[in-house]
Formats: sequence, structure tokens, C-alpha cells
Amino acid sequence: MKVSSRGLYALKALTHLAEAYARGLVKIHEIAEEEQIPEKFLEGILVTLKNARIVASQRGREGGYRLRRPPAEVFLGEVVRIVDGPLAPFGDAVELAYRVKTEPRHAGLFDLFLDVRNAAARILDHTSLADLVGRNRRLLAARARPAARPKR
Amino acid sequence: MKVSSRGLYALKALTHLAEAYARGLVKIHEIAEEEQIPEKFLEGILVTLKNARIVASQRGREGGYRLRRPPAEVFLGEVVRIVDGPLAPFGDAVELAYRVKTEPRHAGLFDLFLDVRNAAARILDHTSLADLVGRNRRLLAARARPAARPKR
DNA sequence: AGCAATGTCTATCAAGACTGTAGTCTCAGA
DNA sequence: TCTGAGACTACAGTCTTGATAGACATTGCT
Repeated sequence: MKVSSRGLYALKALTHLAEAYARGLVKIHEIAEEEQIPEKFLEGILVTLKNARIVASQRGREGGYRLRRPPAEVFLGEVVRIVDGPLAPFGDAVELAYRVKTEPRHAGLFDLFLDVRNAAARILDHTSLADLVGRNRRLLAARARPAARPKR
Repeated sequence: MKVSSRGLYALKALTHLAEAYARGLVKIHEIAEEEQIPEKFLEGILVTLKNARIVASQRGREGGYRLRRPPAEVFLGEVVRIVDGPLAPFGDAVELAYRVKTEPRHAGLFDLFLDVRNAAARILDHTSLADLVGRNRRLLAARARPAARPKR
């Protein structure tokens, strides 16, 4: 799997919407400005996310975007798959399983790729936008008082 | 991380060379034919691997390619990094660590990407060509007598 | 009703990467 | 010196990526 600029922007924008979830609609302009994303480019990304039913939009004055589900119910794996395709390092899970059976000389290789995919999926499909926001806070707090952090 | 056709071909070719390690030099033509890789394309890939000191070549009649190290000492992570770049889903490990510190609003995201990278590295940097060949054999054997395989 | 703000959509574009092909050069050995 | 093999250079077609422009549609407000 590879996360492109598009993917990174999508995740940053969704993080923004997650933090603003209680506030309701947020304008593209605000997101673009605060997250340092080219506004027009972000527009296209948000349309993709809207078609995938991750976000909803409201047109007209006082319009904007909002998450369609609570932040705790939007998982990063879903977002990455929408914007950047399958999590597998090569093809997708279905293709890999197929190749394991049809290319016996390299079954081990495709099987290994499946392991890598599953490792990524285990992380990304169990982390929600709410988890991300929490992680941000914890990391920030850890930076503020590094001495208080237990060693590990 | 994303494995391209180039990367897949590289890994297939190296698997071939690993299996033929005892035989010594192997001609490009043989690899291309048996592994179903466009010969001229494979040529370029092998040059890359030669420059990276993974394989060695011999010109002239009776020339060919061979692994420079025993198959048990060539790890897939190394190969993937040479052909397809860093294992991280975005940037590389150094950049991610840097961004965790310089983009506090998204520290959690980059930290998570580091987790994904580490999960992939844990697999790919601990699997050698020899492991791959062994895995092929085990999978093939499991297919030959599926009843004998313990359930799981 | 009409204006202004805002979001949507389509088209387009430039740059670069990726895949694959062709031709020529160079080297080693018979 | 001839031959078979890898090495190097160039290129073309296609796809992907990141980004921009501008026309169009919808809504709120006056």
C-alpha cells in the first residue's frame, strides 16, 4: 500500500472534520487554510469522499462539509482504500489469494504479501478518526512534559 | 509501500537464482523464459540489482547472473527498498519521525504510519530468499495433501 | 425576485513514473 | 577473430499524480 498526497490530504481533512464534529458544517476554505491544502485540490478529494458516503455536504451560503458518521466509526483503512486503493503491497487480497493457488512456483511470495497486507489492515482497520485525534493529544502532551513519560 | 511489476519481477528472478544457487551462473534468457518475464525488461532490473550488489554478472560466452550472497542472507526488505523504495506507506521512516515532531496537529497520523512501516519491515526484513523457497515448498506440499494439514 | 456566496462538476494540463521494445556497444572465451 | 552473452542508451506509449480553470447549480439573504 502507498499513501499519496491525495490520501494524506484526505486524512488530514477528515481529522479536521472529526475535531469539528460537534460544530457541524465546516467550509472547504477553513479546512484548506488550517491544514495547508490547495483548496481546489481538496475540493476534488472531498467529492470523492462524499461519493463514498464518508462525508456529507451542504450547498449554498453557510454550506460546508461534515462527517456522515461519528469519528469513532470512521476507520482509516476504509479511507485509504477509497483514496489510494487496496492495502496490499501488490494487487489486492483477492488477487493475492488467487495467485497463491495459480502460481505455485511463487506461492510463498504472494502468501507473504498477504501477511504484509494483513498487518497493515490490522492497524488501519482498527484505528478510527477518534483514535487519531486521541493519539494526537497524547503525543502532544508527551512532548510538553517529556520527563513525566514512563520509560519504555 | 507498493510493489510494482518491476519489484515483482525482481523477486521472482531472485527466487530463481536462489534455487539455482548451487548451479552457478544462470542466463537472463533462462530466467525470462521460465519466470515469464519480458527479457529486455528483466535485463534492466538485473542491472539495478547488480549495482546494488545483490547479484553479480559474468559476460561473454557461458556468462550469466548469480547471487552474490547465499540465499539465506538476502532479505526481501532490502530488495524491495532497492527496486520500489521505502517500506513506509508515506515517505520514509526518517521523514515520518521528522513530521511527528514538526506537525503536531497530525503527529498521531505520522506515528501511525510509522507503525505500519514497522509492521511491514518486521516481515520483509526477516524473510530471506531461502525462507521464500522453503515457504513455496511447504505451500506446495500442503496443496498436495490437504487432508494431512492440521486444521486452523 | 435577484444578488452574492458557496459548493459541484467537467475539462484540461504538465510532469513524472512505469512498462516494454529496439539497437548498439562491450566483454570473455573458443 | 568470431560468437554469445550482458551493458548501455534511447525512446514511445500509457498511466498516475498533483494541480488549475472556469462554467454551472444551489442556497441564503435582502
